[in-house]
Amino acid sequence: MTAPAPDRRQQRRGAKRAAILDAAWTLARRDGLAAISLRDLADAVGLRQPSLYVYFDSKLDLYDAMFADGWRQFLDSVRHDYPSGPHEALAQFVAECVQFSSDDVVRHQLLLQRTIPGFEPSAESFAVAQEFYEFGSDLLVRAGVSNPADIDMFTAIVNGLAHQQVANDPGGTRWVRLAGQTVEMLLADVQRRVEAIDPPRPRRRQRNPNH
Amino acid sequence: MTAPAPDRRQQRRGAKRAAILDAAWTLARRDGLAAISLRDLADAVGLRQPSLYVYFDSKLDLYDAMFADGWRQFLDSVRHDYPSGPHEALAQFVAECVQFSSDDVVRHQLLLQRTIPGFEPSAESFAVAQEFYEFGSDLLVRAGVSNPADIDMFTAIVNGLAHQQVANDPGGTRWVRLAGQTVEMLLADVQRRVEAIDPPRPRRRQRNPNH
DNA sequence: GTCTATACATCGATAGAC
DNA sequence: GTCTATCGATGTATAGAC
Repeated sequence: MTAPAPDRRQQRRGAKRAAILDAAWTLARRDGLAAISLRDLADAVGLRQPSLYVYFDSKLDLYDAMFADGWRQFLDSVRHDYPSGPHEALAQFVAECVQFSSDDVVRHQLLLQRTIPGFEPSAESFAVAQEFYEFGSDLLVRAGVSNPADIDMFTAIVNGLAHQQVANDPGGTRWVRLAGQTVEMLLADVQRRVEAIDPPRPRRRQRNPNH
Repeated sequence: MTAPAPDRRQQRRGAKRAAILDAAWTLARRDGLAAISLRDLADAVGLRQPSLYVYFDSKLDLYDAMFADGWRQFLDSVRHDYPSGPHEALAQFVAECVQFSSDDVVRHQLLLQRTIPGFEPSAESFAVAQEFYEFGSDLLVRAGVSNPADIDMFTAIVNGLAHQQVANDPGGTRWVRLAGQTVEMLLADVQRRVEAIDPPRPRRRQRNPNH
């Protein structure tokens, strides 16, 4: 048998890394995110503990790969067609975000809480999270929210719904169900403040125009 | 020297436990909540590591004591006089909650995120958290919020503001400043839904009375 | 790449002397 | 109550056979 082509080897390597990552998620769900044992992890994929270092530089490097993997899952799960109405689209997006968090507590913990001592995502992994953030920002802008303080309020609300769902009703829908109403509330509040500055009818100039 | 009276001994014991707790918080802030080392902790209070087991049954028992201690701090920090206006009182309460979380990231982590593998608060410690919850519920009811779904939305909003503050601007006020506006938004939304069912003027009977 | 073997420092926890 | 001594497990890392 001849040696495999370099890209073939790369592919096998990636597949094995993915298998290790899957096993790591399973262990994390069973024992807790911070309680992953590298010896258990090696056992789960049929390797010996030192062999894991062929695929990951350290345990923190493993967490980094899980971080990127989790955000990739998140991005893939929300990247699809949405209702044409920007308000309905945003409400559905928020509900899906909360549901996604609820579906895997330790994943939510790794992605959104900074709980592992010494862990900070690498630039490459953080870029995936930023890609997600930009996707959400697009939907927000389409719904008419672009003021920085309003964006802050939006992120707080989504995080809060997700956190309560994960912490108090994991696997349920108690806070998922509130997504639509909460988004409506925020959008109505934004709209009200816009109209307070620039009333739509009768049409007239803004007060305090900056020029 | 005669042996100290039993209550005297109890008192010394409590003081030592408190000293160990303080040192544990300091270590947690330095190294991370999950990275507390019992040897470092013992060093900090002038003991050897096994001697800590005289005061705490296990590391998880230490976390349990910190959990109760943190909620007690939280409760003490919000238990004071509030503005007579229930809306203003609630807004101030929320701002103080977010500020309190922001003041100590690891405390927020222990109290509101479930991040230590194997840790679950004991009934005694959880009772302190419930006491806090009841205090907040009182302020909520006074502000006219008693519908369970509205309470859920409120807890999500407070948690979300606190989480974003802790995660993205620790020690700052970026989300603390949004507390008042967010509470106004929620209260206005609740009011609007109440009036949609029972319009205040002209006064008339409810639609669909349940009888 | 994967293995065996080994090493080291650190960790939570326990036994038993004083 | 506090100590010394020790245990098993852990993460980390390396050397070297195959």
